[in-house]
This record gives sequence, C-alpha cells and structure tokens, in this order.
Amino acid sequence: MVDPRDEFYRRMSESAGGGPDFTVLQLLQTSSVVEQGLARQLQPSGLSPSSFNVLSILHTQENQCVALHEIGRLLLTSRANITGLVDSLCRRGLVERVPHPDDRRTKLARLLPAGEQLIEEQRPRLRAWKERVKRSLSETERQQLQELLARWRSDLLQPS
Amino acid sequence: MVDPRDEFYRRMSESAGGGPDFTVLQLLQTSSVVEQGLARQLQPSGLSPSSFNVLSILHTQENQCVALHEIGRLLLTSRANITGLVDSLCRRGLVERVPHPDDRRTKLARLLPAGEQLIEEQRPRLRAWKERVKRSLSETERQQLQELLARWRSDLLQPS
DNA sequence: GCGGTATTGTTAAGACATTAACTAATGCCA
DNA sequence: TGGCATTAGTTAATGTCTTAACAATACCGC
Repeated sequence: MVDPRDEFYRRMSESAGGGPDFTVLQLLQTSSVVEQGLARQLQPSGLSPSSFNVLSILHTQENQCVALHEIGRLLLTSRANITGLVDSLCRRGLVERVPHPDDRRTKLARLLPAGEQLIEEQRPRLRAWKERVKRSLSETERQQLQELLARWRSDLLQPS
Repeated sequence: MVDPRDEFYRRMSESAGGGPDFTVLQLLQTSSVVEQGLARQLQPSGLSPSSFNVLSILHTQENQCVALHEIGRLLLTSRANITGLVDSLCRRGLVERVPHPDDRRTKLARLLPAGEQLIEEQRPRLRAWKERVKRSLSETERQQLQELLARWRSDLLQPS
C-alpha cells in the first residue's frame, strides 16, 4: 500500500455498490498520472499527447505517410477523432493530406518539414522524462509489466 | 508480442524522434481498452466512468457525503471538473450539494436515494464484467500488476 | 486583531473524444 | 454486370477535461 488513496480504491472496489475492480482502478489512475506527465512535457510545443502520437507514427514510416484509418487503428480511437487531430495538425502546417494512389476513398497524412522539426525539438525534454519514468522500475519489472499489460489488453480485445 | 500493434509501438518508442516509452504506450493503450469497456457497461445507465466513480466514492462513505475537493483528490482530477460532474449528477437528481458544517468554503456532495438505486441497478452487469476482466489474469498476476502499478504511480507523483 | 497567503468552489473558453448520420468509393457475388 | 454490404472520411451534436481567472472563506505570523 504505497499511496493513501489506495485504501479508498480498495474499499470502493469491495463496496456493496460493486465499484470498479481494484486492479482496474490502479490501471486507470496510473495511466492518468502518466498521461498528465506526458502532457506537461509536451506543453511548450502546444501538442497534446494524441497529436504527438500521430506525429510519432508518421515519423517512424519510411515515406512519413500513413492512411487516416490506419492511424485510428494504431491509436485505438475513432476515425472521427483522427479527422479532428489531423485537421489541427494541418492548420499548424505540421502535416498535409495526400490522396492514396490506389484507393480514392482513403487519404494519407504526410509529415511536413515543420512537423519533423517540431518533433525533433521535443527530443531532449522527452528523453529526460522517459529516463525519469524508467527510474521508477527496474528493467525486470518493466518487462513484467509490459507482458502483463499486453496479455491483459489483447485478451480484453477478444470478442467475449 | 501478443498484439500486432505492439510492433508499431516498439518501433515508435525506438524511433529517432524519441516517441513515448514502450511501457508507457502499453499502459496508456491498455488503460484505454479497459476504460472503453467500462464505459460500454455503464452505457444503459447513462453514466460516464467518471460520474460512476463519483457515485461509488459517495456510496462507500458512512454518511454518503464527501467534500468536492476531496473527490477531486481521490480521482486525480481538477476541482473544476468535479464541479461539472456534480452539476450533471445534481441535474439528474442522483446527488445533492450540502454545506459543510465547519467550513463555509466547502460543499459536500451527498448521495440521494435515486443515486443509490441507480448504482445498485448496475451491480449485476458490472459484476459480470469484473469477472470477465479478472479471467484474463491469474490472482498472482493481478497482485503483481497492482504492486507494480502502485509503485510506479506513487513514484511519479513524487515531486521530481 | 490584522493583513497577506492559501484553499474552495465556480465560471468561461477551448481542446479533445465519442456517437450517429451522411457521402463517396470499393468489393463481392449471384 | 448489377445490386448490396462494407469501408473511408467528414460533419454535427454532445459531453468531458483542462487551464486561468475570480469571489468567498479560512489560516497564520506578527
């Protein structure tokens, strides 16, 4: 029991009202803390974690192009949401929309030089934060965590 | 490597742009899956996960009263957000605002009978879902996960 | 006691996400 | 080939969350 809040979560989970499972609460709260931390790191760039993830995805691709629906699939979010994210990135001149060569339904998002530059500028701050986040757990523990989370997630994504 | 997406996440984490840490991505994605599942379970009740958490917190208290700022502290969110959540719960007649006996700045949220009834009605569905979520991991694994998450979270909440 | 500081709740503005409905294009198969 | 379900992207409506500024109240050193 590391955080005094845990006592409440535990009680809530076991209450007659049948609150969320304790492990679930732990997961959601930890995720919230991490995401808020990431958002703080990105604040100077004016990017939200989601926008940053979109740029990161494009940045890993050879041609820096990904279909919008594919971005949505990777980020586990809706196409409508991707439309909005890409809209805002386009407005900032970080990304552009390109027609797909073979399928006239789909559009590709392509990273523009300004987008690449912006993402490069975030490197030092993000690296420092990643180190900070890593320091909390040992290498072994991180691997354990990754494995547990991956299995949990993939199991939950199976149609029940 | 359980989910094909993991390959992308891994690549993204190691890319020159310095995307988010892989463990962090795993955490955020898993959390997102779980939260969306919870939201689906609560959909018939018209409650969001956050609203449900507020009701759950009140439900665990003896007198079913908690100060608004305390709710925010427990849910790791801002006071402004709690104002909104409690507003909507009040509009639905599930909760009421009560003045604090000793401190005229603070207000308490109190669970009303309709709120208690609503939360009770969600029990069967939520219990089934909790079972489903639990099945993915063994008891030992859940405890491991809880411990790792708790330590990680509490470490990140320390001022660096 | 008094005055500066901190805390509580609210408001307003804006970013972000979700659902449902819609259009356009594709794929399939009988 | 023709018809029909599926898929991609957008839009609109709604709800949620965050930040910043504000009023009221409480606290604390002097």
